[in-house]
Amino acid sequence: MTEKLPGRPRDPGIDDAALAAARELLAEVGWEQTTMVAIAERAGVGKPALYRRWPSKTQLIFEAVFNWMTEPVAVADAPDSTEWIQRSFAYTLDLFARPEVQAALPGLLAALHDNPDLQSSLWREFGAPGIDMLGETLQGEGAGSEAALDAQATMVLIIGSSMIVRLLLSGENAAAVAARLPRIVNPL
Amino acid sequence: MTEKLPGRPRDPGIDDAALAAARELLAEVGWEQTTMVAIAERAGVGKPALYRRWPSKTQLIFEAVFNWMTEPVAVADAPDSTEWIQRSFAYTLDLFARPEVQAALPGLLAALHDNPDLQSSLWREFGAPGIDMLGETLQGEGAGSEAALDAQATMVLIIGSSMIVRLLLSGENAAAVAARLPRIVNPL
Amino acid sequence: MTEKLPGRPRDPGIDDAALAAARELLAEVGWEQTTMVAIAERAGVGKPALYRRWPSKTQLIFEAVFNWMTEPVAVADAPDSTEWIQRSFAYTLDLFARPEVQAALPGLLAALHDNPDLQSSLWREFGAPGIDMLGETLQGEGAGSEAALDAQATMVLIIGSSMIVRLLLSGENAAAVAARLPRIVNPL
Amino acid sequence: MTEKLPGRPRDPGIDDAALAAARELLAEVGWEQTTMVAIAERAGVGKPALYRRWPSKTQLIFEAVFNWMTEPVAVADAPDSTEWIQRSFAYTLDLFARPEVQAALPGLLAALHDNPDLQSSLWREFGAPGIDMLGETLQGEGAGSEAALDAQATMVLIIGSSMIVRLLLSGENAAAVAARLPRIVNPL
DNA sequence: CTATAAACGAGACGGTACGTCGGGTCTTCTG
DNA sequence: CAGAAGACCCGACGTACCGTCTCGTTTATAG
Repeated sequence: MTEKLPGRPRDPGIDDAALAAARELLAEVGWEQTTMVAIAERAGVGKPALYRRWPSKTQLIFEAVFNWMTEPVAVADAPDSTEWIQRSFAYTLDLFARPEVQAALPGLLAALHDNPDLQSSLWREFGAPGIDMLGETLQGEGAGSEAALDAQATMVLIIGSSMIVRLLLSGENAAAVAARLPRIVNPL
Repeated sequence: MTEKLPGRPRDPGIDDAALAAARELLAEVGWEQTTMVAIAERAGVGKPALYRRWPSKTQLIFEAVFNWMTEPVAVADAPDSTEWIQRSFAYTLDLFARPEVQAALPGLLAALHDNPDLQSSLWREFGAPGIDMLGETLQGEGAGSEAALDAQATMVLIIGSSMIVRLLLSGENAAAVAARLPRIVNPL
Repeated sequence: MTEKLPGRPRDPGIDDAALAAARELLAEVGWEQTTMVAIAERAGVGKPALYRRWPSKTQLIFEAVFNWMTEPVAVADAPDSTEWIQRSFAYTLDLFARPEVQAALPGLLAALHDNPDLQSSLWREFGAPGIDMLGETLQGEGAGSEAALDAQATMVLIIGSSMIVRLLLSGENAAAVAARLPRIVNPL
Repeated sequence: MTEKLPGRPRDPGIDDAALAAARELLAEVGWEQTTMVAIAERAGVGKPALYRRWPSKTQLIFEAVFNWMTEPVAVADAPDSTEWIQRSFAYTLDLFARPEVQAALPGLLAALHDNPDLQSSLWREFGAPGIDMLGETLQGEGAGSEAALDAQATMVLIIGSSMIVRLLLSGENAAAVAARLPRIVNPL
């Protein structure tokens, strides 16, 4: 189905090299210093090759961080809601502990603010699958008609608190607080 | 006590005018367009007057948003933990609904990332008072020895979910989800 | 011979456009108002394109005025020293009457002061050809062994007095004084 | 006659200190680096004290260099025009050999260009006395009706060539050329 | 086996924000 | 009131980054 376009095909290695370079630079020097030129240099690539693939720096970094993260989420097969919450917290807390994710957050937030339709797309791709799963589980556990809303709210709590605990706390206290989070979240 | 410095004293009105101008611009045109020149023009002030007071754009905006927000929070006198959580959610959800706060978040996160000691200072000034209050209330309600940790975790859940619900959801769904949040957070 | 450099070549039209814009602005609004931004705007060019070519405003203006002026002087074929002096005065008085040359003089003097090797290069390129010609003519007219020095001194007198008459006098008086200058300069 | 003004009288020492500081800075660091703040610091004086006395940096430096130079010129009592020219050259060549005078020239030229009435005032104060003297001497030596114009032209030649020989030549060649100048200038 | 079309590295381009600095004016307090 | 200190406005300077555009070269498919 993918029609064979004429001309030289794109080098698929460039995509990976650029995304990896972006992640490394984010972790090492932060958002500000992660320049398009710097990404291109580290990837051994020219700037136009980047702009042929992503329309802006924001989108490149977005994909670098989040396509990396939306890989095997696999919280799917939790037996009950408690277990589901536990596993989701574990995954999300790990995610926001990654230095490149933390470094990418400023740019991500700016993009969310300027580009509202990114909100829904992010929410849909990242949150929706797990939310549906949790909603069904809750209904099986006797939740009322608003099980879907509760599932969304639960996801909001998990994501938000994971972010905040990584941004504002550190050291042993962060670990201790993080360990208490799942017990407090109780949608039933 | 404050020694009399020689020379013309700084005009204190400039501080307020600049901070107000920064807040207005953040709400109106967003982080990118909130230029130092634009702040100076709206405040009726020269650029050097801004750089005499704040070493960079980030620091100016940080103070503009957060010195404004660390006002009297006054959730203090809640009769029980349920009520405390309800009121805290109301306050925090309102806070992150403000457009200038949303617009300032990218800069805030960048500052948190580059300047780790800002973490503790922000957590202490913004979260600590309410957390202590909640901790005592919980202990009075029969919580165990880890009431203090649970209070911190509860605050993390409130702040984080308020931020996420404002950033990722919108419209009626946001309101509905926000309304379910307090019921799910249950530290006892 | 000129090695092929990689990358997009510099647009040669920008050089000319910038130098022309600089000359026009000098003539119209003077040295102070001849801003780099103004030059860029008039040339239809960005500021970085200027700084890629010249390291500072002074150097740009220097080249704008003096590469323009070191064109074919062609006073060469004067039959005797009197005629040579007459023609040189005519040329030099015209030169310093040009508004962009007058406007550029401050920058030129500053450059001469800060960058001494510019002295000799300017003297060599601008003065030397005519001086040699005059020296030979003088020797043919019976001048002594110091004809070369006298030729240099004559050139100094012509350049200097042309500059001063344009800077310090004006109106009819300037014209009358300028007309008497060649008669007074008499190297024989 | 000089009315007694009320209030504290101006400290006369400040004038000299400021002018001396300006001359020193011009000679040491050039026109660009000779800042009003720098002059004030070296003179042990505040900036407003400078602006109380001179309306601009240009005028301050102008006075610093030229009131210093318009001291006893004393070419007056030359017996004939040849001697007058000789002495004037000696004086003017010395003047333009001074480093602070050379450093001040850029600013002076800029001021002449922007402020045309400065031309006549400078010409009148600095050139006129000697020119009148030379004009009378020439008339006594049998010059025609245009002795006044020739006197002006002679002065233009002396000033201009002295400036150029100092700006464009250096070392032994400068001295040799300068020595030949008076012989070539011959108004009769 | 050549022609074409597109991708590639390098880097110039317009635009614009940043942070610094100098000139000239003003406002405080001290003598 | 003069004077020192220094804040103030204005605006130019030079740097950096973004996203686009031309170069000349390379490479895969089409004919």
